[in-house]
Amino acid sequence: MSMEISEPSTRGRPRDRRADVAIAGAVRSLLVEVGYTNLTMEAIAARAGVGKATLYRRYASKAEVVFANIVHDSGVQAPDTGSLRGDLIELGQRIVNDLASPAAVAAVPGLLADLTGDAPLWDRFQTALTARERALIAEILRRARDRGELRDVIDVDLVHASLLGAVFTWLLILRLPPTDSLGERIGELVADGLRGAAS
Amino acid sequence: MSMEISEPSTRGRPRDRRADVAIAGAVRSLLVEVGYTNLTMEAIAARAGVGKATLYRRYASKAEVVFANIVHDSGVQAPDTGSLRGDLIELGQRIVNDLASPAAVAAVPGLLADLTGDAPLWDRFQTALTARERALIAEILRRARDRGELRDVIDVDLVHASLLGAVFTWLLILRLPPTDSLGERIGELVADGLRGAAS
Amino acid sequence: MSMEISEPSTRGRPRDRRADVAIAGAVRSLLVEVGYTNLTMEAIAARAGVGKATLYRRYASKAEVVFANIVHDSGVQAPDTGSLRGDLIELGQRIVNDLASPAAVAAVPGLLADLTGDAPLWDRFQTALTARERALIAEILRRARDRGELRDVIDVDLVHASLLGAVFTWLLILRLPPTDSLGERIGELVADGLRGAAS
Amino acid sequence: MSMEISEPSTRGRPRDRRADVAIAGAVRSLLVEVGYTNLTMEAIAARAGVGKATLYRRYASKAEVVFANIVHDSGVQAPDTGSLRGDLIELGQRIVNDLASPAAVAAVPGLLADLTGDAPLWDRFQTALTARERALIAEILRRARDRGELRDVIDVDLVHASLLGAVFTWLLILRLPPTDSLGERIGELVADGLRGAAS
DNA sequence: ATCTAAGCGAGACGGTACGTCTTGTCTTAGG
DNA sequence: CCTAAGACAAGACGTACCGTCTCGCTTAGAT
Repeated sequence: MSMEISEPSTRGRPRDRRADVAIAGAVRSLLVEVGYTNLTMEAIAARAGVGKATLYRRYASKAEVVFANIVHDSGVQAPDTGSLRGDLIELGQRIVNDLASPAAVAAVPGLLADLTGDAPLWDRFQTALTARERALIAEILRRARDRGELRDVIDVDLVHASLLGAVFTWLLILRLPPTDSLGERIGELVADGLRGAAS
Repeated sequence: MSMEISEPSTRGRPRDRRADVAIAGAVRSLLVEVGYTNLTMEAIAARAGVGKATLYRRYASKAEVVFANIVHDSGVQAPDTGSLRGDLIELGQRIVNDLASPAAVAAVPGLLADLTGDAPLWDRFQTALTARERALIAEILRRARDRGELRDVIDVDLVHASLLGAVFTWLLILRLPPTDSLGERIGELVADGLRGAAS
Repeated sequence: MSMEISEPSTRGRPRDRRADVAIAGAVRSLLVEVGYTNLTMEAIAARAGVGKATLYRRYASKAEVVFANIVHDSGVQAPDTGSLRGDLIELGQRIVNDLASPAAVAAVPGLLADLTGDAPLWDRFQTALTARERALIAEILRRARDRGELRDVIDVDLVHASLLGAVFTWLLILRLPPTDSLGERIGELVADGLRGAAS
Repeated sequence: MSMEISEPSTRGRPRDRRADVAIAGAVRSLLVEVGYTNLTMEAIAARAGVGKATLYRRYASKAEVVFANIVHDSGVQAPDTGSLRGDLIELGQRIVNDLASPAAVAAVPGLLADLTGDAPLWDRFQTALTARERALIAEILRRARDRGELRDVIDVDLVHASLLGAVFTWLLILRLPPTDSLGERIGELVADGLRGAAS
């Protein structure tokens, strides 16, 4: 994710990659154990067996270290199943996969809260994740229109908000358990909603 | 919202209602100025011209004081426009109204994060807001089925997640501006998605 | 010694005098155990069973907390034995008494070093101790001249430097043990040196 | 002063003498600028344009690097003016010369403080300076007794403490300015004090 | 007309985490 | 084996808040 706050110089002693591994492990285990709010930089450093300076050399804040070690994007390739419905189901399932892990459940709400007050980090989040996901959806919708499945110009953001939002809310606001068919049912609902709007 | 941590006794000096007003004003102004994360109980007390004990006598935590002074539920009466589509549009608009205010934008992500690690507060949130909203949706769906608009049994939670989630994500994750038609378009999409599923 | 960095207000909860006692005890015991250089504010707070804020509310730095709890002035009354020699011996003994305690031996060199780079604290040290001691010596010399023991005008600072310096150097630079007669012999040497100069 | 912690090996690349010069200059300038307490090894290395390892290869601590680059002994030859009074005046003037330089004023109190908690360095300081100075005084007193100026056996340490202490205290505790006659007046006072004691 | 319980603003209390700094060691590439 | 650069583990720094408490005082209803 290349979240490092300053790229390591080529001169001097190189950064120890083992520290990165240890930090990642510490963040993941602590997140699940104590939750985002009770996660502290001190505890991460201690659990990782690393000095605080080593941690702060890599990440400027709790939000950064969690972001870099927990969040994964939803793939680079847009799904291409041959139908709008299939593509949205596939994407819904990917999003469920990303958000349903224990670490993500523990991390994401707190992360979102911290992003709210941190403009630079927000931009990186936006660039690394949101914009990428939006591009996938735009691609899916473009292909559907090319196929003749959709007539009108569709608001990509509305689809994005519906798809991501339904998963987010199911898992993190309503805190319902992730069923096997969750991504499928959400993808279907959005696809049907679009088809209704288009006809 | 009756979030007070202990009901005031009938004996002794009664609580000063002006303190409640001052606290509410301080919370609202500070939330917009510094955001939820940087909001502190100390600052609320100072801004309100109130001792910390007075604040803690009313609210046990930042989450509570913000919850009680910012969050409003989406009405008690289910919308009844005569059609599923109309009802969902109406509910979508109510949700947009609640979440689009500057104070709500500043408060809600942080609040959600704190709820995640605070089971008792989570239960109150659940009872006061989520369950109530869910009941509205169940009522809307029941009426639609009675009218013959829907055949199948619909998952209320899925509708809830789709409707609330789309608004939440649009405003608080994608951080897009709230257009006048936002609630309407989201309500339509969900209604059409359900109709598609039902046919 | 009134070294508090800000006088406690009359409003609000008053300061707990037991904290002062606990801090004083912690400083004294830690000084002897680990020495001034290895003494830390963290350790003082921990040993005293006191929060760091409570410590910093009273003292702005290690130098202040040590100064206030270790250093004692050499009495307010000038010795008056009836002779210059007797007065200087008496004063020399007082200075030895102050500087020979284990806590003073551990504290004074480090304290002097920190005073060197802290002008405000230096001024307080100067006012509280140096100037007071100088006044005692001036009084002793004035009486000796009145008695006819001294003819010339004597440089008070030179006497001060000789008397204090000999004790300081014996104990803290040469690190020789404080014999019972140390103050007496130093007082004698200075008195004889002055008499020689005066004749 | 030969404070190097390990003598440079004869094999491999020889040590760069320019590094020593740069370190000495950096120590002297930084001492005067920021004082002993605020002097850091990092800053010395940076100012000298030298790696920290290069610095630590030569000196084990701040005390050592300052000691080696600031402190000078008071001459190897005992003064021999033909009289006790003249010899002590001469020695007093040498001590004033050593301690009155801006670098010495900045360095000596902090150095003394660090010596207090560092036994090995204390021994080297003792050997390199204190013992040497004491030997000079012993020689001066021996010659005075041979000349018949003194009858009794004089405590060399008392003379040492008086002479060194008066200068130290004048300059570093009372922080009075070094007058031209300072060494002379102090030497006189001590000489007269001894003569008084001897008669 | 007290008495007494609970309210009030102010601010000290013991703690904890913050992000920075310094220490002394170690690891790189290069002379 | 030296050099400059800089990462490393450790831990103290002084600050900011936490949630509790203690102070002198006010405001009521109950006696």
